[in-house]
Amino acid sequence: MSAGRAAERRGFTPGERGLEQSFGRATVILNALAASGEAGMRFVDIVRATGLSQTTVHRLVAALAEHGFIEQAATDSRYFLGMQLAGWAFAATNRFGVAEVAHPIMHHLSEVTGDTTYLSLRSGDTAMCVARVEGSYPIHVRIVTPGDRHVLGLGAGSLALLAFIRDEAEIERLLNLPEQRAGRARAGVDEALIRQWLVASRRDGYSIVQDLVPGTSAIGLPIHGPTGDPVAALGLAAISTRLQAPRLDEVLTEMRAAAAQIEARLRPMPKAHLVR
Amino acid sequence: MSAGRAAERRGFTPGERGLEQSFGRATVILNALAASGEAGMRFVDIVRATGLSQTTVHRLVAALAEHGFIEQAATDSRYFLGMQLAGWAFAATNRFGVAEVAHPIMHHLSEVTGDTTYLSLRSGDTAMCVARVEGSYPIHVRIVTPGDRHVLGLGAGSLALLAFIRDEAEIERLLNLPEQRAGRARAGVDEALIRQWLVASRRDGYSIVQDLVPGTSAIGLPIHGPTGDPVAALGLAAISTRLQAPRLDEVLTEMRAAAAQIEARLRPMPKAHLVR
DNA sequence: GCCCGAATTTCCGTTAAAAGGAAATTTCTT
DNA sequence: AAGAAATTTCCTTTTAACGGAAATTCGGGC
Repeated sequence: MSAGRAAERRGFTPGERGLEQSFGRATVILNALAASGEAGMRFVDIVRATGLSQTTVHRLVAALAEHGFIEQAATDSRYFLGMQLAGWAFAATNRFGVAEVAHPIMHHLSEVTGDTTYLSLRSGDTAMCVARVEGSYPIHVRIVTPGDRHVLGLGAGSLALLAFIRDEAEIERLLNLPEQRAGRARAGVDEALIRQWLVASRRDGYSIVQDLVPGTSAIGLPIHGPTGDPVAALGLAAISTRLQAPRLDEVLTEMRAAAAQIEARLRPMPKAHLVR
Repeated sequence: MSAGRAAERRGFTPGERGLEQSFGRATVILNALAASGEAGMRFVDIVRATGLSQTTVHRLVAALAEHGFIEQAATDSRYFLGMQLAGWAFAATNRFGVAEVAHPIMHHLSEVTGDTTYLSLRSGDTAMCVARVEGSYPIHVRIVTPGDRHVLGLGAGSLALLAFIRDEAEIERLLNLPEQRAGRARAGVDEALIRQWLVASRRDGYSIVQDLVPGTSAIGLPIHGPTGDPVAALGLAAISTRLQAPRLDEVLTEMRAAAAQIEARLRPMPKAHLVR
């Protein structure tokens, strides 16, 4: 989330420079294109959205397109994010092999419970949702969408990622980040409540967040990586009435089994070095 | 196009320079990291794999990490692809809204047929597999994996993307690309055979490739975008014995329904412009 | 705990190219 | 076809990318 910092000033570039700046600007453009979604953006749209000069955008866009970061529609001249990004992303979300292992297991979990399951990966100080599998129960709870990134601690999966970090100091650091405070404020959750959730999560071995989005609840279980710290979280969301005793326990049993399966297949730490 | 052409006077680096070069090098590094998969790469690994100078890699890696293109593991100092890429990728694969619409439909298709279904998007002169849903039949046919990119025309989905392009000249152009020839050579398919497939695809309204990977067959159906040209392809793969009459017809019926559903939900062309 | 080789980071002068303003050209709209 | 909007090119100054090599830090045997 450090992207948009220096994006708007013209004339003199105050912040970072050089490659730093180029990649920063590229990030701004890519984010703009991502936000534009299915519509894509024309050259001017990019210029306006980023506040960069025409020349700069022109140069950047040419370079980005040349290397497949972005693509131009065949028919009109609108720009879109390039498929190349997708290729990298599949590799990125498969860190520790999680995605590949988790997918079929999540399917099974969604099938037996009927609810929507999620997979989130920790990425620095945030959690990113990398997969969502819908269940058959007619009321779908879609609190997050693949690609969404949010502060650690808000949302069940995200909470599980935070709660089971073993280094207390790291947890404190994360709780005191400005983004954290901002995120909490937005969600209407105060620090005391988060801390309460953390304690409960560690006591119970899972996280549960009830009615943060009114009427819905979600459960999160940590998936521990080779080092012992959580690298991912398995989430399950449903309307609150479906996540109360006695059903809650049945769901938990299934989820624990699923998380354990995923972890078990993760273990072989890839210590291999490479290119010699 | 033709952005960095004026700049190849002597000096030392013969190819492209500047931003062009920076993004090119970034691409090389990202590809290397993608290839390294779960193992990640240390600084030296990147230096060796790319052949770039230490200084250059150092500068690039710092800039890439600063902006979330890559991340460094907390424990040791290995580099991985950044989750930021995943965020962009979900947006990229959802061009025309295909991914979002297609996912549940593919699930249903895999469920009723028991076979593995694929979704490929056209990206310039190539097709990229962006989704795979496994069926329940015990023999899984995994000819491609999400993130795989290949030449148009090889593989059922890819063939469907090629065959239903309406501009004949464009098809000719694609068939004559060097990558095409190379890809055909690798797969042991000659031009006559491809042309034969194209004719058959257009006659039948679907593509079928039998035993290109021995023992397996695959079907591809085009998904037409708002302009009428195919933007995506729905694929289904199974062992060859499962894709013969009379089952073939049943599968085709299901697939046609699925493809039609996807297309129907795509139609509203996003002509909206944006930022004003 | 100390050492040695490997890995990573910093320094440096040279030189290409990134910067943005503005103008020229092309494309779309009316 | 005229006019407006969008896109590309031109131009000069300023800046940081470049890679060789040195300095520092890291890691893992003994």
